[in-house]
Amino acid sequence: MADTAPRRERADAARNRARVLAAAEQLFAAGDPARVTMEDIARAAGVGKGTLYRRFPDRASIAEALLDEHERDLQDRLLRGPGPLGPGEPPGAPPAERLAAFYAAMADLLERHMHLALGAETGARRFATGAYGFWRAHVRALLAEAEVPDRDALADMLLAPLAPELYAFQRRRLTPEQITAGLHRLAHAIAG
Amino acid sequence: MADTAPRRERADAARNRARVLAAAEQLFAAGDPARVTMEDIARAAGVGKGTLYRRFPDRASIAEALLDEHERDLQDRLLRGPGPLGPGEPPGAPPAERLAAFYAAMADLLERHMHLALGAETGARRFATGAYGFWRAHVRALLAEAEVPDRDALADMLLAPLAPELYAFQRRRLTPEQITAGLHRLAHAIAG
DNA sequence: TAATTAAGCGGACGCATCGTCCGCTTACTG
DNA sequence: CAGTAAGCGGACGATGCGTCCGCTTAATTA
Repeated sequence: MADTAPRRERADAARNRARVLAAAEQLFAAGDPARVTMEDIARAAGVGKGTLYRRFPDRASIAEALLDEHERDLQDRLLRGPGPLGPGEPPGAPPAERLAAFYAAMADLLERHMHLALGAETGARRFATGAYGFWRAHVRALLAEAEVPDRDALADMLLAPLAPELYAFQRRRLTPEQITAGLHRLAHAIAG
Repeated sequence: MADTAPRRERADAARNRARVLAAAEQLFAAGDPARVTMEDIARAAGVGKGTLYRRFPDRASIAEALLDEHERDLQDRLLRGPGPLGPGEPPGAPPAERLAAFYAAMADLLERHMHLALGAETGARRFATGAYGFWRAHVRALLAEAEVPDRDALADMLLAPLAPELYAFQRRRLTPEQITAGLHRLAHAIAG
């Protein structure tokens, strides 16, 4: 057995991590997230490129780290929070309601952190994030509860409308309310 | 009025266009389409980079040109072909059936030309293609016929499961039949 | 067939970004 | 306070992009 002694992070390292995340947040919000380069982030953080690469392999993983915080919050509410988003208080909300509530919460997350989502979960990379697996399991469980067949295929299909690129594209012509209305209808159509 | 004399394409130019498309088709099919570079294509086609850029601004537009042929075919069947895919013979298929038939045809297209789709319609670029506008209008019309509200939002959402990246991702675990079954269910859930 | 012309050609070039490498610095430990 | 390894950073080589411009050649005209 290897001893996985976690040997605390050095103070300067922690400080630089914080600087990097703060600088990246700014840059992502300021312009097109796809155009932010690793060098931009390093410079804005007042850190060398080597230091940056030591922690984050690429731009997307930085955006992912920033997004993670907000996603964890939602994940918590899904697992332990009040209904209809979570399972409790009042208990036993029907799966269609819970799916619609999940959709609304995700749309809200996208609306508030679109630039991070566009930086992190673009294209095929989206499916590789840990968060995607979580959302997928959640939706699949709701489909099971609603006794909908073809759950494995449908779970991904129901998450597809939440792709950041699509949300951004739709927001050019539609309001958040219109998008949420569409999602609401979709949830009820599929899960009763 | 400017005289738009179309002045026929020179013979060598036509020959090179054909060479480029043939070479690109090969390269896209051979490996990861995202890793094919413009220089690769130029070399494989036996053509200089300048020549390549004269016609195609980037890799995606080459894949798009190749895909276009197949897409046109499907578009024609949607507009003028027999039912339930097209409007005629037998006429008046219900919108849910027509949507399901459209889904099946698109899934088939993706299955047969996945490498081209991955080369052409990846990420946000997908929404900018002419083909996307066509699919969107078609789905929206079917939703109108089925008298489904929130059509503007739903049209994009119903196309989202056909994103090439998602199809490729799902095909790792699912068969084409399972995917088509999911799409079929989705079509009937939303459009009756 | 020869002369004319402009469309077409191609590869060298300049630029941006990536990701690594390694000698120097500094926070922690005893 | 000395030893040490974790951390730092910017120079560097590699890769791909897209352009530019002098040369070639297909098409046209006489």
